[in-house]
Amino acid sequence: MKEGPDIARLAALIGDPARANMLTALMSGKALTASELAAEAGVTLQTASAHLAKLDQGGLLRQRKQGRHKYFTLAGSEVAAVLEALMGLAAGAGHLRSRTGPRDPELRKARVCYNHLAGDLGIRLYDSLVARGFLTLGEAGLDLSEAGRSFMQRFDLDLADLATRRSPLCRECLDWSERRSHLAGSLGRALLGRFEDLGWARRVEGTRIVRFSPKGEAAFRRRFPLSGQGG
Amino acid sequence: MKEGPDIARLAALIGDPARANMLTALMSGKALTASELAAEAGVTLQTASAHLAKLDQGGLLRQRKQGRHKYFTLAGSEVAAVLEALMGLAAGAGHLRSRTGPRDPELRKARVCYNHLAGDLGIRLYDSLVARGFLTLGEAGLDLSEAGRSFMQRFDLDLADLATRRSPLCRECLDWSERRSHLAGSLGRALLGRFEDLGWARRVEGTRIVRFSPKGEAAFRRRFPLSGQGG
DNA sequence: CCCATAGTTCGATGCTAAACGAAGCATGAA
DNA sequence: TTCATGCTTCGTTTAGCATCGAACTATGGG
Repeated sequence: MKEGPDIARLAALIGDPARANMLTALMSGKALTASELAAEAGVTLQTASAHLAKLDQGGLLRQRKQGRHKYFTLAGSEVAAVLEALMGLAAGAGHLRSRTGPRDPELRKARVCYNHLAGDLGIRLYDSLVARGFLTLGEAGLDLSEAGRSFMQRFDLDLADLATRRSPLCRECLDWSERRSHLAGSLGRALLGRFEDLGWARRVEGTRIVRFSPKGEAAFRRRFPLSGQGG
Repeated sequence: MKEGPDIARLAALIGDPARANMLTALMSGKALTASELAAEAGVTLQTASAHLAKLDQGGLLRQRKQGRHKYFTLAGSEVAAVLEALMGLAAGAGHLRSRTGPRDPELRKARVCYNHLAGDLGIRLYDSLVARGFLTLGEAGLDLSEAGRSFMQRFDLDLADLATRRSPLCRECLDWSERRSHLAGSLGRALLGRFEDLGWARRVEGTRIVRFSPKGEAAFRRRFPLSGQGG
């Protein structure tokens, strides 16, 4: 009866606490099983199964069967974008559900957003690439320049392989704690993977935190300097 | 019990069809009365009143009393950002609630997003300003350059006045039909107002459409050219 | 084959919230 | 004051849906 996309359906889907917890857990970018998601949400497996079916039917999740496990991931970066926007609004409105715990600074510093690096260091990565002309914000959105391509190849990323993915190579993503852009897309994902391969950083089990080793962080800051200061 | 902002609360607030309709109506940027919003949502005034109280308490709306009317607007651009993200997801997932009517192309060409110009022409505006170096995407987010300031002053915008607003001068906003950035913030709002003052465009009552006159559109395209082509 | 684990389906229960009629305030006009 | 309009509050009805126990299916291992 009204024009426009059906917002209410999707929002109601996210609006249940159990489902919201599941989606938040999936923001880590990892594929989780139904049991793990049930635990995250604090409900029994039967209840979780019903919720997951709804989320799947609503197009928010993608599922993949492997043996007797069923792995779920977010359906795409657009879903992650909605969740980030909601988190930003909730954080801004002061609706934090719990006191900011001791591990909050870690979250603020470096965390995984869907599948790429966010937080202070994620912003630094983005800013550095933009400042040096490796990323350009042209008419067609964010793009990797010629100089950026050779930089990434020197960093041992296989751009040809990334180009075959369905998701765009570069995408901006707005950070909820900092309200700043950082790099998403398959390039953002690949960079995070490379940081892990290099031993610079690793994800902390069960959280969205990305913990850099002291040496890793130093190397990161050297490799991705900001124009003005040393960091 | 879980870390992170309370997404579910906000999503549930948006997840009711009546409330979603109200919020969608408010995306026009206009202030609407409780009665108007009741009509938009297709519910009685009592029901609407209850919904509006919840939305207000949830921090999604701002209200202002004037005589015996009560005017509602969205609480801020962050709320609009969430709604746009949801619309983008819904549109992408094919969950359009009605067939794309004849006035859809008009929406796609130029529409109001919260309070600024979106659609093809909104993207053109943004791209043109960026290409000419008037807007720069620096470390601190989107910014108006020196050249941009003098351009805006020649366009009869009072930047000193805009600087006094609480909302940031420039902000990126992602478009749901085009998936491209366009200009939000108080500058985006002021520009749209200027287009209307100049008689280039006017909003179509009761919709989000911004209709440019032929002469107005020509002037707009002349004033905001794209680098390569004439457009 | 038997058992354990992972997930689904079904049915019953109970809670929440949306909806509206009716009455109550408040504001403005005559 | 009296009336009309705009909105709120109250109380009731109704409907949807989240939750879980219990039973069922499927996969893998010994």
